[in-house]
Amino acid sequence: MEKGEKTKRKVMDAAVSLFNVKGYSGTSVRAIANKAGVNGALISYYFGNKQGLLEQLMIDFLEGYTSIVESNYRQLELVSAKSCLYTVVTELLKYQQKNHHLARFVHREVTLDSTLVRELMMTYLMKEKHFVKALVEAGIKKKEFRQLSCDFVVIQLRALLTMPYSQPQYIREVYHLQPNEDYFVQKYIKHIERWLSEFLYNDVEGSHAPKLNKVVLNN
Amino acid sequence: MEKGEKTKRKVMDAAVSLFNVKGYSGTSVRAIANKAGVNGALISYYFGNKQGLLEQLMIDFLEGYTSIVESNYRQLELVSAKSCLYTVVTELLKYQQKNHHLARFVHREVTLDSTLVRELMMTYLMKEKHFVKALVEAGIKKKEFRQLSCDFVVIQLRALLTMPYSQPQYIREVYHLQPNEDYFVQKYIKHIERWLSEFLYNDVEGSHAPKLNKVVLNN
Amino acid sequence: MEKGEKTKRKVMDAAVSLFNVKGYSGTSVRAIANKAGVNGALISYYFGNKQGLLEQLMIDFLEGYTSIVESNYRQLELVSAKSCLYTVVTELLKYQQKNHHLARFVHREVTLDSTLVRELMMTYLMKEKHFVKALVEAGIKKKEFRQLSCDFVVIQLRALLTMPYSQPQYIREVYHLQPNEDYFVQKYIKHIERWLSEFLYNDVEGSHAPKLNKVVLNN
Amino acid sequence: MEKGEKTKRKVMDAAVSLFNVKGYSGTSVRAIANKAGVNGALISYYFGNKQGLLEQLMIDFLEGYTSIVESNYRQLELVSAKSCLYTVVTELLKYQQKNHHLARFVHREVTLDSTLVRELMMTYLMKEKHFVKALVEAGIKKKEFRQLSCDFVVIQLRALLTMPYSQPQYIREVYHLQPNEDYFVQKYIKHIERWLSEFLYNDVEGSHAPKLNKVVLNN
DNA sequence: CATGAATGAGATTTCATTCAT
DNA sequence: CATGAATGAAATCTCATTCAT
Repeated sequence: MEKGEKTKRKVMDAAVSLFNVKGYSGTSVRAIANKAGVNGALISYYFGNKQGLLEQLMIDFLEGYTSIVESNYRQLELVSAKSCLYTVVTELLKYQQKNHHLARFVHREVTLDSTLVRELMMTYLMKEKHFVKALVEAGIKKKEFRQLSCDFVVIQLRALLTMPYSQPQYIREVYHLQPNEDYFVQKYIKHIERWLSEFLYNDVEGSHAPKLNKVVLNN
Repeated sequence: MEKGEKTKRKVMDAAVSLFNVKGYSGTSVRAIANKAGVNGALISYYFGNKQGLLEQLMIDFLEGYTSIVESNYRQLELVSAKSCLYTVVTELLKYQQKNHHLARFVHREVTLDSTLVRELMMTYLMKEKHFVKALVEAGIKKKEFRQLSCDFVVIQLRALLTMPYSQPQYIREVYHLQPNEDYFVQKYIKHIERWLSEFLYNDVEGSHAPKLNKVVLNN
Repeated sequence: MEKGEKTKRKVMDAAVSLFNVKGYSGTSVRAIANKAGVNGALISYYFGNKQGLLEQLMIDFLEGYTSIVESNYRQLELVSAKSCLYTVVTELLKYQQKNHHLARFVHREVTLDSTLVRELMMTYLMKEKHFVKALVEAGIKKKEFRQLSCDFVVIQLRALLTMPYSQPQYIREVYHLQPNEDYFVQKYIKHIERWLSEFLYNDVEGSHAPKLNKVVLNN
Repeated sequence: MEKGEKTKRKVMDAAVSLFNVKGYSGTSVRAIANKAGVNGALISYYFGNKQGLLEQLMIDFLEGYTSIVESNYRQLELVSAKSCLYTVVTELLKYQQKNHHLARFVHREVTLDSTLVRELMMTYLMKEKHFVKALVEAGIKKKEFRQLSCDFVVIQLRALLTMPYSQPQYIREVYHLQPNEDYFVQKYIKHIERWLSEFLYNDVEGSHAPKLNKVVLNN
């Protein structure tokens, strides 16, 4: 890695960590520079200005997030909708786990009042929603999924997938686990899988009758 | 209302609206004063300082939110767990709908780096979690609810209840509805009810809520 | 005492105590009002403004201080210069002891940049100096005092008389005594008296030879 | 001198001059910046904040003042106590003359209500007192000084040495001289020397300083 | 590339004072 | 007499950014 790239990386890491704790407006450029151990003027030099740094971070995160959804959706011709949805869920959680500071920050700062940031978010959110919805619709069409309200499923998915990273302290409160521990993610995936299989997935014969598995998954 | 109280009210309303759009750090005291149409010095006069104003707003919101959960839990001896849970869901959504700006702001700013705010949040979140969990456990004990992972149900509930107000733009994107419209809230409640009845409720007898027709509820 | 006078008194006491610790500029009108337990608006009402309060306090103190010097000087026809000087020293120290907060504050704030305060100080200082000098000169003329530099004696007297109240912490450091304790004042007067008798007072025969008393005064 | 150092110097000079006239609280940072001809933000940049500037000034002055006393005391093995005391007196007066604004300000602001400033003063005052006292005690032990109350001599010395710079207007009033004129300092030193030789010094042999003629020194 | 100095705007807060009640 | 509300000015400090080196 070149010297310049290394400095950029240091700045971005410091920024994520600080934005996460203090928010964008609450973090000063000098604080970032101090934490990164670089001269403050370099931030303007590399990212234009403070907002440029913000956008860079957001784009990085959202690009990765959305592309998980999109690339998996593209596999739909080859694999079942169930399997596809399962992969999406797993990969999105793991992606957020790996970038949990960034994830928390992006999910939160979403509402920021900056034309550029808003447009950025809009674009990626639309894309993400589009593919998730298409995936669910495909599952319904293929009769792999029950004929539920597609919109509500999409929302419930989104709520569950972002929750641990936008409200980490609630997870800690309930589970006494950090949302970025492997153990938590594995357990959480299992729970979501059970919820999907009971609420969304169609049974072999497609009956609507309650599908109580013998094995009780209770912690 | 006395003159002082009126001024306080004006300031708080202006603050909610601005905090919501720009975030706490992104909002200047002067901007609040301007929007409220009062002299800037009065904010220090009434709330001590900017953070005092923030705390006042948070306490107001969290107090109301938590007390809904708590007071309904106290009714558990008189009504069924299902009916109790249903009321909690409904009232929490309506409460947030009425205070949607404040709700959005509080759910987001949760992560703020201020000892006092963090302690405040902790206290209320703990309380809220405690009662919701107790409610779910009671339902399981009474065999009204299936024997699921209590923790996961609590989290899924929280995720669904806060989602429309913490990520309103996602709701708009998916439903093309504002999360503070009556129509949205009614529909959303129905969806949650269906999810509960299929995922959580035991099937001995029907839910107390308006029976779900066989006809699929799909939008 | 009427209610108004009582309030005025409370304000002045609070002001002295605060001015003493924080200085004039460092003390806010509201702080005085709080300490006095009265409404802030009353200070403007009674003293016109903050500076009016300051002047009132200074005049009170300086009037008392100067009048001690003046009234004793007037007795010079009746008593010896030695006895007169002794009374002045004693009374000035006791006066400052009684008003030690005020004394400390006035001696310090002397240098304040306010035309009115400066004029005030000038007037009283001139008067005080005038009478002390006249007293010393009279003693020299009467041959009660040695023919020393009158100016230097005046200055040395002033330095000794104001020292304990303008630099109280130095006194504490050296004597481990508070300058407002009776014990300190008595001891201090004795020391000054000894210094005067050895340095200033003329011996019976007027010799310049060292006047070592047998009794050593060494603490 | 580097650019940064030059700016610092300008700020400190302006601050001394203003603090001296208006006091610390009475002087605004903006006023200092204006007088120094630099941007106001640079004061925070170089000194952290207003109080940091104050502390810097105080430390500078007190360090110099105390070190005069200490370094002379260290010479006591080589020279007589009389000669040592004489040098201390002379150097302290000249040091204050050179920094008369700063001296006046420090002697006055001593009573400031700031933990840091108070601690600072305490430390230096203790040190200064310690060495002066030790010096006087040494003189007594060596029989160079009469067996007087050591404490009182220390206080009288301090009073005389600080007087011209803590109450300059009194000096002006009495002598019609500025305490920072060479002429004043020379005369003042002679007077102090006379007082010492008559009050403190033992009469075995003459003082080391220019012998006092029989002719009276009376102005 | 990197740095320390500098800048001007603006943020929060405090203040003395006034006014209506 | 006394009070709480209100005001406008000013004070301190922070900030993002620029610039010369």
